[in-house]
Amino acid sequence: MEYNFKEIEKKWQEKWDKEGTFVAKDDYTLPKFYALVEFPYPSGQGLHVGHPRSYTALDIVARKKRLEGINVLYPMGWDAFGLPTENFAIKNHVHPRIVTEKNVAHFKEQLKSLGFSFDWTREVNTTDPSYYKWTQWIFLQLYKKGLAYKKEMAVNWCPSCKCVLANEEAAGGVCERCGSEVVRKVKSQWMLKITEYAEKLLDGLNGVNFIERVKTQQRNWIGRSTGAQVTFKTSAGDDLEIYTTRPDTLFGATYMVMAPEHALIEKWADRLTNLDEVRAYQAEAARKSDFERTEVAKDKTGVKLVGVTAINPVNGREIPIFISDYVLASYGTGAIMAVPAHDERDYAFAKVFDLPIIEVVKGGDVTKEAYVDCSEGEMVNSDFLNGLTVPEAKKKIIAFLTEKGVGYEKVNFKLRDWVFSRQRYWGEPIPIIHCPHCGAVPLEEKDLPLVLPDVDSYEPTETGESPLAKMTDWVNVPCPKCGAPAQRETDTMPQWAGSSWYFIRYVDPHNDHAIASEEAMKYWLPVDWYNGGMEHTTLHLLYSRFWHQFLYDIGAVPCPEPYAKRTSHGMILGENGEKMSKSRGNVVNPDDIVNEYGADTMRLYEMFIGDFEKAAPWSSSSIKGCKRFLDRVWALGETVKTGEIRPELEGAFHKTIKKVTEDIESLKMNTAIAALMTLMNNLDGSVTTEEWKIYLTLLNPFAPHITEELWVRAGFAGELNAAPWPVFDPAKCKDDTVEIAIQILGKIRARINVAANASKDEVLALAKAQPAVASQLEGKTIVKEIVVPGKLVNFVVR
RNA sequence: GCCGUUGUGGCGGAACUGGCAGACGCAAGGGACUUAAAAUCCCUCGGCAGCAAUGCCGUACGGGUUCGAUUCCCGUCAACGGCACCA
Repeated sequence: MEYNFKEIEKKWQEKWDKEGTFVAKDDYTLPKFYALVEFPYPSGQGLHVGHPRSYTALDIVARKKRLEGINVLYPMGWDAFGLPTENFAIKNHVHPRIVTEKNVAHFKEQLKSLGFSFDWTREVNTTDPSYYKWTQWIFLQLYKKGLAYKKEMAVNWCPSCKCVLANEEAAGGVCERCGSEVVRKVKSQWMLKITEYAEKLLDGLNGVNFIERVKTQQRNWIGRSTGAQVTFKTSAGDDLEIYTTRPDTLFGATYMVMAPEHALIEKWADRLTNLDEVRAYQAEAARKSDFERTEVAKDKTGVKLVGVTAINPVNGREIPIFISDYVLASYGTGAIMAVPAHDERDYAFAKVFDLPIIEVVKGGDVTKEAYVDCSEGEMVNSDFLNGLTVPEAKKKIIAFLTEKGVGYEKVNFKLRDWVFSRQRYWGEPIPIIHCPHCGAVPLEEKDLPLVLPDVDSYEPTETGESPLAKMTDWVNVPCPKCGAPAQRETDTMPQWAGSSWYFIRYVDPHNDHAIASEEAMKYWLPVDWYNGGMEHTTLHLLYSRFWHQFLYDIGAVPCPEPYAKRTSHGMILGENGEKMSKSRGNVVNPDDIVNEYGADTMRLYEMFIGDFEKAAPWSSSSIKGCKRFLDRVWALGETVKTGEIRPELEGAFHKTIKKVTEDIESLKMNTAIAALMTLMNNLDGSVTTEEWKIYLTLLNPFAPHITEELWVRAGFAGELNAAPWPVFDPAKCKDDTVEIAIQILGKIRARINVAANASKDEVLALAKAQPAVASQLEGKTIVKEIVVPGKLVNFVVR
């Protein structure tokens, strides 16, 4: 029987809104639960069907926890600074603020139409000056601790966005946002010293409950390695510092390689007899994009530095120095010792330049290829290391280097500092004034927020300057320190700034004096459960952990890690199994679904679609099954008769309570829904009042509107959102009789029903008495009898 | 190349800690109701053989451990995701 979902859903949504049903309580004596989903970027396209997958899942958790009597905070807000809005504004000559307001209103309406139990009184918006006041405040704290600094350096530049990108945003050599190939550009940039927190970010992962693939991905991104820093003397007099993870192979070093940008090259210019060649190679390397430079497949290139050589500190041997772009300026010391026998890249380079290859670990055939895996080999050609294993050799050589003062053990990270400035308008202004006398002068905290001024044109400039640079009235200010004419920083912060701490603001969103009050933070933080996309693992998730650890170190927040638990949802794909996109023409609009089937069906379907962590294709026919199910629930509402749980259904109800209760906690919404469907199929078309109460409560987190309505229609007291979550009795989850499978040599030959408490002997006797079993056993010897209580019997015969 | 994840009917997916593979839903086929269609309800639904009872095969592929393997181990293949000259 079809029900009028449009009317019912609207009615309850308005009621929840008016009554503030889901407003988190400020009573800090109650047990609490902080559920969080990533706040959306309010794009012009509106909500994607992917958003509700995450939001519904934690909405179910939040609703269930409330029914269990827990004080739940489930907030929502807007990550509203960003390029698409700015680009839209440029194209249509509207202020980005207006665009944002419009988009936010649309998103909010869409979210409300899905019946999420967000606490809208705590809504935050990163573009709100009262919010970004505190984003700027955090920046100032970072600056004061020396963790924000400005530096001239080669950065990733997106020619299409006309903007620099963080390392994390330029993975794979392409712009994370628009897909354009990233080029190198030397610019003066604000940087955040996330590298200072590399070790802490790594350690912190051990204490939190994140799904394993998130942890591994973050660990790989941080990329910790242990090795040694070694000093090589050179014929030019300067020391050449290198970093290696294989100090044990030092005797096999037959040449050195420096990055083309290495500072020593300039110093040695006078000595180099092939300076022109060196310069040409440097120019070539500088011209190349990161993407070109890091193409693994390409042949090794380089230039020998003629006029300078290095001395291997362990054997005094004189070896040549090369420059090559396979050595990165930004990792380690920007120079390496090359051990062609035991490193594939060095091997390839040595082959091109015909350099000697000395085997120092036995086990491979270095005439054919580099022998990299040295887990078993024994040291050779290495003087005092000969005969040792690789780990032993490592220890010994480090001790030797340390003693001689030419090296020491060293840890290195792949993680780079975070490029924090953007040459765009629609972002938080960086609260710094550049004074010709005093240098960079931070704004005083009392002068925050530094409000983004209105400009006439948001167009990015070809020179790579922010549009704010043209605002001379705003830019030209007296230095706060000396009063001399000075200029404001005109770059803005990246989109990731506002989202790096938003979860803190939710606990006390209207606070004028601090990011949030200490009491509120002590009560609500850390976030108990945070669900979001895998694509944010090495961006937002890492950045926000960094900020939070920093805030903890300066005493601004009470806990070291922001999130106690992190899960991640799979993508919802188009019907054809491909990623949803306009160009593929396979986009499903949530509004259409809500219109046609209602929010409850939409929610139910998105949870039923499959394993929450895996990608799943949308199916417009499968969703009908969920609608059909709710229609049947509605029809069942017509049959309610006063009464207790019928005795024959007691087991089924208690099992379902157990299943649904446990499945929600482990995000197995699909099997929880299946259990509710099964229970319905077992009901035989009618329910009693006690059964109905349980059924509606269990279904409520999934389909909140229809269940609230049926609750009222059944004449039950109050509203369902205030009812208690049902509790199961483990004793009643067990059946009196169980079916036991009887196997002979692992093949099923019969099934019997026995009392659940039947003894082993009883079961065996019954089993042997089965005709199908008896005939199979005839003339054979039973070697072994295996009885798994309540499950099966297996006879091993000969 | 390295790291990670995954591989089960026509489809989405179930299966606790090694114990009855395919729950639940979709699609499909058949039937009931209807003048008819939609909706709804009932039945069938992994493959092969058989009238049937039933038998054999079957969880990417090849091995192994085990009384017993979708589950554990070794190897191969494929797909997806991340990183990618990090010394």
